Amino acid sequence: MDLAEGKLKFIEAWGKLGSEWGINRTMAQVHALLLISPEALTTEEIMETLSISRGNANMTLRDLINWGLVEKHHKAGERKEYFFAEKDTWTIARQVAAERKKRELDPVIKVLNELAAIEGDEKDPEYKTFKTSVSDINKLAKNVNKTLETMLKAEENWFWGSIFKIFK
Amino acid sequence: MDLAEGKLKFIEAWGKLGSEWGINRTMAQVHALLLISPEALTTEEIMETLSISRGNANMTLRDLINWGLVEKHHKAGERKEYFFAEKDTWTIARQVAAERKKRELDPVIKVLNELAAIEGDEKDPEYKTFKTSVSDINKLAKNVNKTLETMLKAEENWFWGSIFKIFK
DNA sequence: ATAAACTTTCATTTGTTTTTGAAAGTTTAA
DNA sequence: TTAAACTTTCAAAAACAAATGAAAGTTTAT
Repeated sequence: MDLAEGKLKFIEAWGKLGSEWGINRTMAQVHALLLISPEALTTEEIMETLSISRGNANMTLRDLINWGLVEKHHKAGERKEYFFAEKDTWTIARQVAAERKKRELDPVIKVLNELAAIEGDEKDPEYKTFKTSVSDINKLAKNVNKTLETMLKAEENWFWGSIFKIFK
Repeated sequence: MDLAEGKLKFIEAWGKLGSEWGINRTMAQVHALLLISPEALTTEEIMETLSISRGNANMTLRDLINWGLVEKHHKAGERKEYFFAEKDTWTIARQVAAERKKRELDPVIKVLNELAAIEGDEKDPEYKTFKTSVSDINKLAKNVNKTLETMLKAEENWFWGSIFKIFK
């Protein structure tokens, strides 16, 4: 396999993984393309390489910027905007974790807290099962939350280092 | 909020979370319903409660069984099949992690290894950037993999226990 | 062997998400 | 101020994923 094939395969694999984890396939592909590009790329180049429309490219790039994974660069004496991806893996993982925590975990924890507060007849099996499930999941969610917060705070952390044997 | 409202809200929240993480919404909802049911339920009851068709219920239940999250129960002297969910949160997390690792992480690691083996000109920035990104992600993937394997092996592990403060 | 009770399948339909591309908007240079 | 260069928007179309339900299949009791 040569470099050109490898690039395509990488973009494809990253896109597939993204879509399995609830991230738009195109967004993951654009991200992959920028990850393996030494230089910042223009919208045109991205459209061309991935065969996507201008509108799609524009919206996807905006999303990636909102996720903190991509930034706009300007080149002196040029009108065009160039896009460039953060390439440090630890930073990418942190950004994604932070974004999903905010969008998904936080709202779920809110609901779980409300549900955990529901009162009822301790002798009713319906109530007891509900209560137990909700409170167990609530505990898990809170622990995941705490772990994520630690991870997000860590600039580069001994704790995660010891778990993941981080490289960088 | 009373118990009946709470149940609906739980099912809804679980379904939404599932769909954000690439798990079919209905599948997550059926799982939620079974989680808060003290008794095993029939297909009929599940169809009725969630307003879904027989075919959908059947396929969803089969998927849940394949994921190891639900099991069929039989009641003496009855023809009908009853469905019952594993309720231990740690076990659920383990099953889901195992399944997704197998379906998603393992194939990605395979591709990354192939890509990491590509050779090229070290002076070509295209090649160098590709190489570095692939190898960094490969390292991360391998570490995630190792961590998951540890987690899956642990019947009940002091290390993860201390991280998640697991109950069980 | 048969028919009732129950389960599974799968071609269609329905619903959701993503993409397109033309039009509108903005910025810059002259 | 104007027009060219470039970016953004968004309604409509296409692509994709999930759900339906009638028909086919299976099991059990007699």
